[in-house]
Amino acid sequence: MLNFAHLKKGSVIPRKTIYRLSIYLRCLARLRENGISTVSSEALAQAAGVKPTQLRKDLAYFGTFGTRGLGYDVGALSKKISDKLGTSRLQPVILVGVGNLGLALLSYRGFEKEGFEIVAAFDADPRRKRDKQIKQPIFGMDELSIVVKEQGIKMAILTVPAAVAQEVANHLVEAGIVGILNFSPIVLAVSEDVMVNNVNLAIELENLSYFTQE
Amino acid sequence: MLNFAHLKKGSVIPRKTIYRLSIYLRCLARLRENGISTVSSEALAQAAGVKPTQLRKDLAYFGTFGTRGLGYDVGALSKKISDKLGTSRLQPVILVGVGNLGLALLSYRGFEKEGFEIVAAFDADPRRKRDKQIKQPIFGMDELSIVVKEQGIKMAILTVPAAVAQEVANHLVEAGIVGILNFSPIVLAVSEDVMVNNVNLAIELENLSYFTQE
DNA sequence: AAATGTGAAGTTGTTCACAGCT
DNA sequence: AGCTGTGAACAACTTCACATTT
Repeated sequence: MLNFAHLKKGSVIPRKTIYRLSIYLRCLARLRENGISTVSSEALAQAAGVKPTQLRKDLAYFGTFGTRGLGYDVGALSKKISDKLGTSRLQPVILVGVGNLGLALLSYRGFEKEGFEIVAAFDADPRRKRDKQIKQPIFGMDELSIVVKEQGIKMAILTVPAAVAQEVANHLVEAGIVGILNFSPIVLAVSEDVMVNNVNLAIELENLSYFTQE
Repeated sequence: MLNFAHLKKGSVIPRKTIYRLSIYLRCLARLRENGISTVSSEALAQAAGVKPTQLRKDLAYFGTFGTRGLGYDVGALSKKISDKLGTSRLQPVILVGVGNLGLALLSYRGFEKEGFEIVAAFDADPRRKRDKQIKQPIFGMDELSIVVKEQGIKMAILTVPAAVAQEVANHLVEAGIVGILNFSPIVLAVSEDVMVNNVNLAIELENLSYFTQE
């Protein structure tokens, strides 16, 4: 039968599916490290903590990659997912706000392994003394626009205090940033062509607290 | 037969609602700081980045707190949500894995303000030299069980390398931990009476990357 | 025989529309 | 008049059941 999957409908992949694709990708990477070249939806779903049918549905949103009776080729599927997610090439990211948390993220090995490189950091006080050596240069906020534009950077990690987060976010958007990973505990107001992902550790703890109380 | 009588039928609050309650709580705190004592669902929803009807539905899951024609009392609503979330009292938490990220979280001011206190840290190598002074004691893994039991601690922040994450998680559960905030990039397998919240920075970036690629 | 791909059914979460208080 | 609280409609997501392919 002919396959029209590639031009089907609005081709809108659910947000949750995209999130799970990232998880599948990491599970596939581990399988590959262990020299496993073929995997069934059942085994991969198990590793990712989802049901096999969900995994198959997720993949079906953007193609058909399996072989019936056999399963999926680990390498080929990794490649397809990686292409879809846009992480086949190393992506430059900046970090804004070099305090405690920002500094830790700057020295966090593991982004690079996952396809991201923090190429520069920015801070209101770039010369402030910091008790850790890092390899990235720290610039003042006035240089943000130039660096972003020159290097065509699209994503930023925001680790500034809540009080200035909105202001800094505006600055980022103005400079051309379209994706913000926001660690400040406030809801940023941005135009709808800018995407914000929030990471709020206190909320995560609070959430745990609720579900573990009796 | 299992007995679910204590879960009053129809009283299960959705996970997403619980998550949003935490957001509302933070918005209410800011209103209070600004001396605002009454707020409408429209204004609060706006601050939290949701629709007014959603806010009202969320609150309706556990009570009716508003005054028709007027709105909600900021202080009273804060109290009710805080009680529901179980964050009215300071909660003790431990952190396991004092590397880069773990160290940063240990010195992160802001948990306490939000109702959590990291009371102790654990590491396979507690005496390892670290380039930052922290106030919490660092113990070896063999002391984990005793500390958790003595202080009745229920929640742990897990910041160990992926390779040992599952093993350490087993150790935590054995010691009596029922809530884990997991920063390791693997899906932990735990019994279903233990709750795991995952924070995976690479996945968040990947997600942004997808939605900002054109 | 084994495992994928998918329409249909089921479940959960969101928004609407408006009744009901203050 | 203004704003909450809520059943009903709607939308999104998940799971089932099974036809289809190797």
